[in-house]
Amino acid sequence: MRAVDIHSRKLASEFKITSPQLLCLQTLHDDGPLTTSALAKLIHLSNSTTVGILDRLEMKEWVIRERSQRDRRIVLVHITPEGEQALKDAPSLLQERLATGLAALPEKEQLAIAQALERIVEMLEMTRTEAAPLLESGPIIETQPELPDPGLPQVAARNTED
Amino acid sequence: MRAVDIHSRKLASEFKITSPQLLCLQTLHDDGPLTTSALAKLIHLSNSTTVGILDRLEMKEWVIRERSQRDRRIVLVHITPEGEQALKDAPSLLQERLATGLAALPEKEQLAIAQALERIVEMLEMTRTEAAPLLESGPIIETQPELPDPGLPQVAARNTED
DNA sequence: TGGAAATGTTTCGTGTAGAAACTTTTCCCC
DNA sequence: GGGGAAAAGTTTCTACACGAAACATTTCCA
Repeated sequence: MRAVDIHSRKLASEFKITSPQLLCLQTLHDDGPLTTSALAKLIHLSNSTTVGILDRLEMKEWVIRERSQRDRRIVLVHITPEGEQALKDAPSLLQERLATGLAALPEKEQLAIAQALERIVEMLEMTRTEAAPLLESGPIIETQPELPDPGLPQVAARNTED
Repeated sequence: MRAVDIHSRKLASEFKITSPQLLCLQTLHDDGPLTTSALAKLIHLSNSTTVGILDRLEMKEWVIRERSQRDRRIVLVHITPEGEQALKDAPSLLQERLATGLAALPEKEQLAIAQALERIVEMLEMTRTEAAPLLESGPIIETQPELPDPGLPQVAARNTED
C-alpha cells in the first residue's frame, strides 16, 4: 500500500500528473469519448470530483469537452493527441512496471501470484455488506502479445453495478 | 489498489478517521511517544503534513502534545487512552481483516501469498534509483498467538534509512 | 404544457501533501 | 560570553482529491 502511495506522489512530482488524472486519461483512451457521468462511473468517483479532475486535464489540453448537438445536456469528453502523448510518456499507473516484471516470470509463478491476489481481494471483501467494485480491469497482462496467455485465473470481475 | 482506496474512504465515513490519521495513531501506539519529526519520518510524510494530521488528532483528543522540559524545542506526542480506544474500534488499516483471513488459510497458501507479494514488491522496486521504504511493518500476522508461526518468509524489511 | 428526470456544473467543506518562511531554543566556535 | 549555525516545530501558502448539496439547463413524458 505504501508502495502505491509513494509511486503516486512520485508520479505527481516527476510527470506533472496525478493518479486520478492518469486514470481518467487511460480510461478515455481505452473507452473512447465518454460523458462525464459515464467516466465518473468507470473510475468510481463522484460526479463532482470527476468534474474537477476534468477541469485540470482540460487546462493542460489533454482532454476537450464537447457538448452534444442532439442532447445538449450531454458533454462528451475526448482525449487529445497531447493527452495520448502524455499517456505514453507517463508510466501507466504502475501497470507497466508490473506488466514487464510479471511477463518475465515463469508461467507457474504468474499463476501463483494471481491466485494469491485473488485470495487477498476475497479477504478484503469478506466482511463487506454492500458490494464494491474492486478489480475490474481485465487481465493484468494484456498488451503483451508475446505471452501465450497462460489463462490466468481471472479475478472474477464483480460487476455488481450500483 | 482500488480496494485499498475504497477501504480508506469507508474508514473515513464510518469511523471518522482517515488512513493517515490511523497510521499515525498506530505508529504512536507501537513506538511509544515520539517527536513530531520522528513520527513524520516513520510514516514518510513531510513535517508540515504531519503537523496537520496531529492537529486533527489532537482536536479529537486522541493524542496530546507535550513540550519537553530538557529541550524546549522538542514536542513529544503521546497517544491518549481515548486514542487507544479509537484504535481498537477502527479496523486497523485493513490489517485486521487480512490477518483474520490469512490465519484461516492453510499454511501452504500463506506461504504462497507471502512469496507472491514479495515478488510484487520486488517489481515495484525494480526501476527505482533511490530506495524507498515499502514494507517495514513486521510479519503480516503478528497478534495471532494461536498460529504456530509457520515461519512465513519475511518480506525483507528494507530499512534503507534516509 | 407542466412537472419530473437527466446531465453537468458550481459551491462548500474537509483532508492530504509539500515548499518556504518563521519562531524558539539549543549548540558550538571564536 | 556573544554571535551565528543548526535543530525542532509551526504557520502560511498552494494544489489536489473527494463528496454532499444546491443549481442551471435540457429533455422527456404524462
